[in-house]
Amino acid sequence: MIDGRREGDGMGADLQVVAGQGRRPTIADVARVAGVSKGTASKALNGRGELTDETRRRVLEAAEELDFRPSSLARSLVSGRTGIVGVLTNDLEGRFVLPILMGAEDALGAGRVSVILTDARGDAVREAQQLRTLLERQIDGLIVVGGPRNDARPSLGRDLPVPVVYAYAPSEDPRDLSIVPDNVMAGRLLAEHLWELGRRRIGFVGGDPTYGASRARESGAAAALAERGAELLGAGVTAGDWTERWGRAATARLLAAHRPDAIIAASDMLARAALDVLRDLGRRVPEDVAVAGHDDWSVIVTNTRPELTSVDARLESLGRRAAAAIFAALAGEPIGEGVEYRPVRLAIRGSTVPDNWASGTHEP
Amino acid sequence: MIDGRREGDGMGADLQVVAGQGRRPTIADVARVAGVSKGTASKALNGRGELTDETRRRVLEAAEELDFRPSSLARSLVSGRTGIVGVLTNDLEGRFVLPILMGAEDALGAGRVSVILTDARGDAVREAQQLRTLLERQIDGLIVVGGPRNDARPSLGRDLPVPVVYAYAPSEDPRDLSIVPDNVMAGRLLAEHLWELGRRRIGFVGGDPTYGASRARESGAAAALAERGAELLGAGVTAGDWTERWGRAATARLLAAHRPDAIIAASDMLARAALDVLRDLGRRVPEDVAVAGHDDWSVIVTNTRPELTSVDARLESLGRRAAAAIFAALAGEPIGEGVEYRPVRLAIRGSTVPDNWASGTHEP
DNA sequence: TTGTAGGCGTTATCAG
DNA sequence: CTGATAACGCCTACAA
Repeated sequence: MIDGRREGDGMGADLQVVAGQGRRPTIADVARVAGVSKGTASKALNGRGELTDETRRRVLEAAEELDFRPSSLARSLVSGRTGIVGVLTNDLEGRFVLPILMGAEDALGAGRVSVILTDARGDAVREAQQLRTLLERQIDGLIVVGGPRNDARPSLGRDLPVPVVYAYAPSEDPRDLSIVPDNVMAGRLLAEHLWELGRRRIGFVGGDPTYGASRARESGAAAALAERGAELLGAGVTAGDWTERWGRAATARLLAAHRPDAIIAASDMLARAALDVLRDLGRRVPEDVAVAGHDDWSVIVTNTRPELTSVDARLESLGRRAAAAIFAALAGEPIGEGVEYRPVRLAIRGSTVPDNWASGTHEP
Repeated sequence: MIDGRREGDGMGADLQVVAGQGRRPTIADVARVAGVSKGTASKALNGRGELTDETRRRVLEAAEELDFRPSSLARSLVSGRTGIVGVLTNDLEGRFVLPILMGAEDALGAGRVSVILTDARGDAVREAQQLRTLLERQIDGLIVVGGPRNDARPSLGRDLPVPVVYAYAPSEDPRDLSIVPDNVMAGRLLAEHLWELGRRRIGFVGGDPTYGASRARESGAAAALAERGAELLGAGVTAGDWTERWGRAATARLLAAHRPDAIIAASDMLARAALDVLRDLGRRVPEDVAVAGHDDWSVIVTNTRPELTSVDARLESLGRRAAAAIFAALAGEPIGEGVEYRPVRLAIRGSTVPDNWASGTHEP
C-alpha cells in the first residue's frame, strides 16, 4: 500500500480529517473519503465527463468536508498554464502602473488570473534578472509598463516564450505590440476645447522637452491651432522639467511674452503651477486666462482653485487592452504589432469653464 | 542581458537552441546532452552532492547550451514552497502599497521571491475571492496592506495555512501581527521640532477625524506640547476631510481664532492648502507662520513654496519588516503578535526652517 | 561518484 | 459510468 508510511502518525483517514492541521488535503484524500478514484474525483470537481449525480454529490460533499483546495501548482504543471501574468515596470511612483494593472486584472477576470508585479527601478541588470525569474515561473504573458519617461524603450527581444505587450511606453522594435495613450490627440482635444470657448491666444507650458509625452502633447495642440490659422504661443521651448518651479517660471515668461488668454500645460502639476502664478498676479481663472493640464491626476485636478480641466489618458483601458491582447495570443491568435494609440478623454472643469456655465465632467 | 559572448561549442549549440523552440528544455534534455542521468544533472545544477568536476562541467555546459531554465513550478511542487508572497490591499491610489511592496521585495531578496499584488478595492467579497486564489497558488506568506483609512481592519482569521502580516493598517485581532507607522510619534516630532525653533503658538489642521491617522497625529503633537505646558491650538475639531478645500477653510478658521505662529497639518495636502491660504493673506512662511505636513509625499513637499517640512512614515521599512517577519515564520520561528509601531523620520525643509539657516534634510 | 525509482498533486487517456 | 495508469518537471533517497 502506497500510503503505508502514513501509519506513522497513527491516524486513520477520518481522524486526519478532524485533526486536519498537518497537511492540506489532496484530491486523493477527497477521493478516499468519497470512496472513488482520483480520476473520478477530478472529473466531479471540475464538472467534466459523465458521472452519476450521486457520485458527483458524494465527491463534492467530501471536498467540502475536507475543505479541499486544489493546488494550482500541480494543475499548472499538467496544463502548462499558470494563470499568472507578469508586469514589469520602471515606474517608481506607481502612478501609471497601478491603473494599468487594475485594468489588466479586470480584463483577465479577477480570480482566474493573478499578476506578479516587479519594479526594475530603472536598472537594466535588475530588469533582466526579474525577467528571468518571471520566465522561470512560467508566466502566461508579460506586460511591460514604461516608466514616467514614456518614450520608446528597448525591446525585450523577439524570442520570449510568452506573449509580450508594451504599455504606456512603446517598444523600440516596431514588430512588438505597444499600447500607448494618444498624446497628440490629448493636446489636440485641449486646443479645440479652448478654441471653442473663444480663446484665440493659447499658450503652452511644456515639461522636460526630452520626453516624448511633452513634445507630443505640444504638437497635438499646435496642429489643431494651425488648422484654424492660429499658432501655439510659446511653443518650441527647448529646456524645462516637470517641477512646479519650472512651471511657474515658464508661465511667467509666457505671460510676459505673449499675453495668452489660455494656457495648456504638459502636466497637471505644471498647470497647477500656472494657476499659482496667475493667482499671485491677480488674474482670474478662467475669465482672464483659462488653464488646462494633462493626466487628470485626481489628487491635483480636484484640489486646485478652480478645479482643473485635464485630459484623462484612461490608463485602465490601456491595461484592459494589453490584457486582452495577451489573452488573444494565448488563444492562438497572432499577437499584433506596431504602436496602438488609445483615445484619451477630456475632463472639463472650472479652470476652463466657469462652474455656473456648464456642468463639467467631474470624477466618475 | 545574459547574451553577449555565448562561446563554447559554437554552431552546434545554436542549432540546438533554434531547433528547440517548440518545447522548453527540461532537466531530462540537459541530462541527455550531458550524457548523465536526471538525478546527476539535478545535483550538478544545484551544487548538491559529490560529483566529479568533469561531470559537473559537462552538465553546466549542456544547460548553457540548451538555455535551460528550471521550472519553478515543478520545483515548488516538490519543495512545498513557491517563493511567492501575496500582497492584499485596498489602497486604490497605490500611494501606500507600492513603497511597502518595494520594501518587501528588497527584504525578500529580489529574484528569489516574487510578489502577487491584488487589490480588493474595498469589496469584502472580492477580498475573500482573492484570498482564496492566493491560497490555491500556495503562496508562502501574505501581507495585508490597509487602505488609506488606516484604522484597524477585520482579521482574515487565525487559521490560514500561511504566515500573515498586516501592514500600514493593523488587524482588529490583537493576536495577529501588525506593522504600522507610529503616527503619534509623527505628531510629536513635528511639535518638538517647531517648539525648538521657538514657536509657542502651534496650531493643528486635521483631516477626516474619523481616521485614526488624523487623531493619532493630533494626539502626538498635543502630548508633546502638554509636556511643555502648552496647548495645541485648534485641536479637537470633530469635522473635516482630506481635501485642500477643507484644509483652506480649517486654516482660515485657525488663523482667525488663534493667531498661531506654526501650523501642523495632518497631511501634506492639507499643509499645502495652509500654505496657499497664508500666501493669499500675505503672511510669510516660515517667518510669520511655520508649516509642516505629514507623509512626506515627494510630489507635494518638493513643489511647494517654500518646500514643505514633513514626516516620512518610511513605508519601505514597513515593507521590509513585514517581509522579514514572514521570512522568519517560514524558518519556523513563531510569528509575533500585536501591533508594532515603526519609527518615523522628520524631513526638515524650508517651510519651517528658512533655506539659508540650515541645510534641511532633503530627499535622500 | 553516478544511476534508478518514487513521489509531489493534478489531469487526461484509456481500459473495464 | 468509473478506475487504473501515465504523464507534467523536478528533487531526493537509496542502490549500484
